[in-house]
Amino acid sequence: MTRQESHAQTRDRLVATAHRLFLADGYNATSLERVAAEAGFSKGAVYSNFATKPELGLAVLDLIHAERAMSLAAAVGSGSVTEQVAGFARWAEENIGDVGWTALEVEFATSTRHLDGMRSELATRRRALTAMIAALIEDQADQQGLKLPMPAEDAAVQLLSLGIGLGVQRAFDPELPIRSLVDLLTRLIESATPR
Amino acid sequence: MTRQESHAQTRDRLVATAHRLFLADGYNATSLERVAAEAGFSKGAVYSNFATKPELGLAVLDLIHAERAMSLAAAVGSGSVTEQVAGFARWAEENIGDVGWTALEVEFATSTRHLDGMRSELATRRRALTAMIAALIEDQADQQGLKLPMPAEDAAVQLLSLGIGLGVQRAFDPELPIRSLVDLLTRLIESATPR
DNA sequence: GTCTATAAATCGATAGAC
DNA sequence: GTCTATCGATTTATAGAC
Repeated sequence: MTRQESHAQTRDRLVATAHRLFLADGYNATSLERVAAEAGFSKGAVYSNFATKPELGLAVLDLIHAERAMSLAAAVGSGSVTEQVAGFARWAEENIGDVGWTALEVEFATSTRHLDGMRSELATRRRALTAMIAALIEDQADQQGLKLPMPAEDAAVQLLSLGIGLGVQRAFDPELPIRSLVDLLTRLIESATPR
Repeated sequence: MTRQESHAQTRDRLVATAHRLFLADGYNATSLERVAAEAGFSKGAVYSNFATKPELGLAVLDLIHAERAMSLAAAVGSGSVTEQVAGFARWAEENIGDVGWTALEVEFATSTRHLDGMRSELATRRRALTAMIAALIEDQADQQGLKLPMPAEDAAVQLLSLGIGLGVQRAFDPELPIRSLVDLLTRLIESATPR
């Protein structure tokens, strides 16, 4: 194994461990020492791969976004409209709130937004995520031969924002149902017209 | 001034100062020492009024909720439907994102949700806030003689959740428009039927 | 590139004086 | 009830050995 491969593997292990610990205990409550130890390294390995703790946080954020993008696209699938909505409902049930992804993203974003350069880093990722959802919506609408009543980008903002709001509240009150997220998608589809 | 009045005044000053500093720099980044100093006290005064930092955070949260409830009800007013929507749009423009209330609430909630008993404290406040919005919606619908297409509670959850999601994202990307929040309210009203 | 050791600073919380 | 002084614990980040 070359040095580059070894370096990349160390980095991946650190990110994966940080991902797990951040989800379990939160970003602020997890020390870099614990991340290093549970990954089988010492703190030196962390700082040779990431200049600061927020930088590690951004790497974890990217991992989460990649996972979510893949699982969402897979869950929605390419069947009938009814199947797609059902797939989205299942995905939302498993991904909004309970897992804690949303709460982690939001804790990280709100806790680090005052740091230099962090706002633009977060804004870039938000726009990429919104664009991904918008593209997914547009693809599906095309396949179904539907014309949406609003730009796909607007629909993506609404779905993402509602998902964030529900996810945050469900992090401390799991009784809150995610029903309204599926409602929003259903109303969006119902108000679409055949093209 | 009696001892009780003096005590209450000290507490109010501390909460008001914490409110200001938390909004400016965030909950995690603000130390109790700074709160005490800028309020004209020492840390001892803080700990004689609040057992822990999260307890002070909850007091600030209550202050924010009270402010928001009053300003929202006042902004919506009691005019025509058009005027009410316009009032809500103005209120949203001034309150979602820029001021930082949402980001603070969410930072506090996600950062302290692992602490003992904190989840139930936050859940209680979420339900009260949702009930307040639902009551406001129901009152306005009654006055306008409208019957909503869904329970007022569901509409309240959607509006609050979307507002939280937008507010969080606008905290680090102010270019994100709050348009979709007004859109949601408009669609809600449009789908209402005269009773 | 990673580890050990340590620096440097901060912060929440407590004890005792007044 | 508030202030002063301090504890104790933790954490981020760095310096130098290997």
